[in-house]
Amino acid sequence: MAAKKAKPVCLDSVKAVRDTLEVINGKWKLDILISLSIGNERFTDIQDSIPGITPKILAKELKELEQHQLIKRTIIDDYPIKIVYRSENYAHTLHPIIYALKEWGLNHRKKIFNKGYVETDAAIASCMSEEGT
Amino acid sequence: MAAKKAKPVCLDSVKAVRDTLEVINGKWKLDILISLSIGNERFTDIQDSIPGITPKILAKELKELEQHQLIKRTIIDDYPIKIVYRSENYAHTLHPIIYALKEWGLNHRKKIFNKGYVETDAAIASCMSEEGT
DNA sequence: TAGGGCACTTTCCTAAAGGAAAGTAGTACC
DNA sequence: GGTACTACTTTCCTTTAGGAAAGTGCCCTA
Repeated sequence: MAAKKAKPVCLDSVKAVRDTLEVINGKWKLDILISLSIGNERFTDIQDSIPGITPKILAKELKELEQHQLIKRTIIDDYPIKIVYRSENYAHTLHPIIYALKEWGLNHRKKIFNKGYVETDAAIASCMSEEGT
Repeated sequence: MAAKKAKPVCLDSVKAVRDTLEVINGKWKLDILISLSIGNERFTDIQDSIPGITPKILAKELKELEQHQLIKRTIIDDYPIKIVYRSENYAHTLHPIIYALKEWGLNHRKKIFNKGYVETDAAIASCMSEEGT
């Protein structure tokens, strides 16, 4: 039997899916978003809140998140000068996706390893709520 | 202000999200799933249906998809011997996620480039339906 | 016995992601 | 003048993903 080619519309879908994945991929994007959501605003605070991240990577990821309009970089010009990063409302549109990815991941881990991996019902939803800790 | 650390539960969420991303990442996973869903079953058919994929990559991706129980490899032992790949029902649990990723990606593209990127309303849903084309 | 199809594997290579460590420019404080 | 803090950047290195091309083992048909 000859191979069936996918409809072009499907390939467009693949492209759109990949666009999204590109936005949330990168080993630290989620950690950064969480760090912002629990109240960290400044470069060094964000860095200190994420064990293992280097300034180079943090700078790069922040730039990408800003380009995607998920966060905003603001220069506060009193003394001493400060730079703050804050997540935009637009970032909230990612939450259902992140939640779904999390749920699927938890379930998948159970399926594959067939062992419990229980979590109190505090989810990304809570991690992402306006006031953390 | 000192950096706020994320709650451990949030880090577990990040892990779960990454688990899921790992499953659907890989440049060709989605294409392969689509190829299977439109009726391709055999190695060379799948390969021919996805322009640009090499046998090495295809073999690797198929192995990973099988490990994640999204597809099944079956040896059909009459003559000539055949090997068929079929997606498992479990793969369907990914559809809502893929759909959400696609929708977000389409919208994001509009937001970033501010230009229309219209698609007839046939989505992954239709790409993934049991009988393609 | 030669050639061809199938389902891969092997070898070699390139590009991109990611990381460690050090450096830098501006300001402030002592 | 020296030290420290902030927000990065730069250099160099390692790891990983992915790809091109060729090869392999098996069976089948002519």
